[in-house]
Amino acid sequence: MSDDNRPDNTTLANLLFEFADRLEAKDIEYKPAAYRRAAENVAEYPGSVAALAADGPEAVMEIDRVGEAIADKLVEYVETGSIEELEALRGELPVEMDALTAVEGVGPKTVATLYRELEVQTLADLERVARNGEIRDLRGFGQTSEQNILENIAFARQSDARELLGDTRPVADELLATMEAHDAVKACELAGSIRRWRPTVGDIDVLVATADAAAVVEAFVAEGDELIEAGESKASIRLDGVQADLRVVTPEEYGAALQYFTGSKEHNVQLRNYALERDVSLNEYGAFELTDADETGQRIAGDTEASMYEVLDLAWIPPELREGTGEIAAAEAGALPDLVRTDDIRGDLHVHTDWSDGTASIREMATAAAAFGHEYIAITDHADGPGVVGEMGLSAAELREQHTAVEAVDAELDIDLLTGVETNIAADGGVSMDDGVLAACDVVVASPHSGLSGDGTERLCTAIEHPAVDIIGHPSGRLLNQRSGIEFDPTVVGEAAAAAGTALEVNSNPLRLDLWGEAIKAAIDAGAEIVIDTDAHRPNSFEHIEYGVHTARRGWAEAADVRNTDGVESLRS
DNA sequence: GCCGTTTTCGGCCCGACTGTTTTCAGTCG
Repeated sequence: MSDDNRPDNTTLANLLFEFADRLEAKDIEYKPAAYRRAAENVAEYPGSVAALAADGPEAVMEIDRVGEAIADKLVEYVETGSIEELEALRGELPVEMDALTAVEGVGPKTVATLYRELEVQTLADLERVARNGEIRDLRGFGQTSEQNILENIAFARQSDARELLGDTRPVADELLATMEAHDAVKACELAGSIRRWRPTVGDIDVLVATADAAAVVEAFVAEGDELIEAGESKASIRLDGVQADLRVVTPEEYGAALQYFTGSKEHNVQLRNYALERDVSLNEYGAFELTDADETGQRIAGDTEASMYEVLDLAWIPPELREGTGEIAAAEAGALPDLVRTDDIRGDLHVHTDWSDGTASIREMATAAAAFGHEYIAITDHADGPGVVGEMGLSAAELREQHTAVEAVDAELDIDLLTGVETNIAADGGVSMDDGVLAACDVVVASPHSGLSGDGTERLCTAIEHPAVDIIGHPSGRLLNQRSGIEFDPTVVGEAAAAAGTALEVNSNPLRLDLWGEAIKAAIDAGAEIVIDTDAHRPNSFEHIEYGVHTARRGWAEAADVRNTDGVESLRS
């Protein structure tokens, strides 16, 4: 059933990105953009693209922006392990394209020139010719470009994956607070993928409205560990190892700029085209009427972000939805979801204590949850069994003992405590704890902890259908930037969950965020309910719920889709 | 190469910044 040799979506997407770079290096127009759009959608596709490829090119063409030519290439790669046309391009320009274009300021065309003129193939080659002063003599280059390349090679070597939202957001919030406190700043917000709550982010985008751009740029640059560039209306710095980009606009342009710089790129392209069909042109400075001659006319919106949508008769679209996956059509139809909010969450159904691998006692966790504002929590320590590290898992006897301890704390505190357990989902979908104990638990979370690769659709469905299981915890088992976890068809899993009345977890741990936007949307569309949990292992983890809630919003979740927006009595019944 | 309320051809987002140039190419977001 599962096939570990099958390429994952990231691998396939990277092939298409490389294709795009190599076509661009040859000065070919339009195709590079087409390949990049396809690559982005392959990377974001919730199921296994390689599994689609096994069914032939027609199945692959289901992916938006993937047509016949690209589908054929993906099938070719899955079947043979290479793509003839890509190999030919690699032969024409035998360079390490990814490594070289990772250098800031070096793109595909520069790579082509450096290979043609100086036979640069690797990062080491690039460093050598830069040090030797060979680049400065090339047409179109100079001493400054050569020096910049040399400096940026160091960052290219250490820059790996995108940053975790959970690591970057605190840095961004602090930077934002500093800018907000500046006298010249009239308005200030984070934009980009941070504002959309993507699980990982490439950089920090800060937008400022001011009448004194020079003062704001100067203040921003002063916050950086290092200056990348600074102009009259924008600047980039490096801060705690992350790039932060500032964009400065006038107060009148602020709404248009906020819309524009929040993205996503795909959302903006779609919105721009939607506007053009209605004779309105959008850019970061405003919305403009188009005249008969297709010339830009009267400015008709842009001071607020909402005005950019209002002018198109659309409701304001929450940033989490702006991924180009149908949100504009939903806004047009007046069918945008009423997204779940953090204060809709009434309790946490996945909490660990020092009975297994948590750091705090039942009482300490319950007290912290009550202080956070929860009405209830479920104590769900690990059951012993395969996939559970060391001796920390609880036996059936220990679980029964814990239930007594939980009930004792429940009787003393105002917050309601539910008994529970987190069991492991074995490779065959079985659950490792005897049914009698599971039946005695208020809440049974079943989660995959091992065998986290290959197609797990059947495995998850088997666990979902177990009569004692209430929640599937972190369903894929992914760890961001570390492992991709098991692959599954979220629609099939969602249908099974709906039929069995088992909820699928959105795990709020910033390292997991599992399920995630696309999979949540597919599961909810299939009729499934979700729960948003923190999987807290320490008292201060409850605040992570915010990451889970915004992730659920990326999956178009409303409060009614989320089981722990209900009170404890409704849950018990 | 992809796509369609211009539907099988013709168009594809666009502006800022940099470094190189005298009017622009490449990169980036």
